Amino acid sequence: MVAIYPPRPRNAEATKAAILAAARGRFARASYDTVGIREIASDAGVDPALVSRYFGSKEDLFAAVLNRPEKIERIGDLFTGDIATLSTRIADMIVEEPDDENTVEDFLIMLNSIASATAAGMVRAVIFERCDRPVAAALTGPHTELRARMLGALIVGHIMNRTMWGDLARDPDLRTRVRKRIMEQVELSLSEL
Amino acid sequence: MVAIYPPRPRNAEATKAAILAAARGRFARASYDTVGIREIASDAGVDPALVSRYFGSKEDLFAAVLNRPEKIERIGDLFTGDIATLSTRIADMIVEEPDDENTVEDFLIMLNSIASATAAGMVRAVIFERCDRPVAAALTGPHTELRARMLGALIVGHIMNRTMWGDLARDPDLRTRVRKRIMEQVELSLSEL
DNA sequence: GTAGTAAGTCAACAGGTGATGACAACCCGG
DNA sequence: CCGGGTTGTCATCACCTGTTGACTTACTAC
Repeated sequence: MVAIYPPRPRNAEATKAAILAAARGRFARASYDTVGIREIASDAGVDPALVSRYFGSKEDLFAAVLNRPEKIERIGDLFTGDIATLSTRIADMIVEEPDDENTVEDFLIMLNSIASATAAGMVRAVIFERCDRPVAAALTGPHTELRARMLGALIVGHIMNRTMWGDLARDPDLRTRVRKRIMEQVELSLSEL
Repeated sequence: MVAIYPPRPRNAEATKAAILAAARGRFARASYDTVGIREIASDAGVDPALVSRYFGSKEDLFAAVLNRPEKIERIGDLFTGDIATLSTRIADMIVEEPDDENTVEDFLIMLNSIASATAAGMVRAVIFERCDRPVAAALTGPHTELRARMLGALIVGHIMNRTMWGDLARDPDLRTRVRKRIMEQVELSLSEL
């Protein structure tokens, strides 16, 4: 069944935004290589040619998704905020309900495509720049980069695990205990060794 | 430059093995979607048509790589062995030198393709069956599945981290301290909550 | 030695991909 | 009312993918 839609209203800003949102949605659920430009365009209700026109190439589109200013800010806030409450923020992020607009999705976009030859470089750079580096800078004592990377590994693991096998716990009481456990893991990862 | 090789010796078992080994090598370094049959065949020094002939489809080939008996045994030993020394074995695996034949590669094959639409199902099944389930069975107390999954998340994170950003530590002394820290993480992950 | 079968080679297919350039519709300033 | 630039549409290209079938070569059993 082919649906006939009225022609798209002529509004470049809106269509660009729609493409970006659709791309974000797709990249959050599948890897860079798997997602097709035609899918993204279809989600956005847009002709596939417009994607190339507005964003240049698929690679550029992915970069644009990765560098959306609001999102960068959000991940930035997560890691550059007060280090004393960092474990709380991270545990909350990992345990919180899935939502199309939360911070976990930003990680998912990166983790889904971290094994892609084309996208891996961008992903690694963003994670290093936005996560590892600020955490290492906020730490005191020796081996700050190493300890920051230990935290990164922990987060990556938890998010992958949640995405692939679903929530760790649904029961609210158990969930708070999981949250507590994740905080302990964070603190252990960051502590001096 | 195209090299001319003598025709391949007619030995079905050997070529099947060569294809399997080449496939393992490729899948350990790139995702299911990125790896092409022609690459694998080229690595094995074999005509691409033989890959389809001997293994049916690319998907079947991936399944064959995933289910190579020796490797399954190895991962099996890791998780079904004595639970008291589990943390030691895991820390050793994560810290050990990279090697084409070690257990980390088995995980890499799975983790590289865990975001692929086609391969994700197989990967999830194998991890659950060979890792999560035996660990959960070996644990005592409440929430065994949950705690086993916490361990899975930790391992996934460490292996991805090491693969993407290189070894955590090169200095031998530091390396032993990292190893110790990973053991603590494992024990914390598995402990009751 | 010669059939018959196993093993390897080659060319091609059907489908899908990202990307491009020519065309049509629209809006807005003059 | 009309021209010019913007926005959207369409058909198509060139390339790459997994897979197949027909062909040639080698080995083995009789």
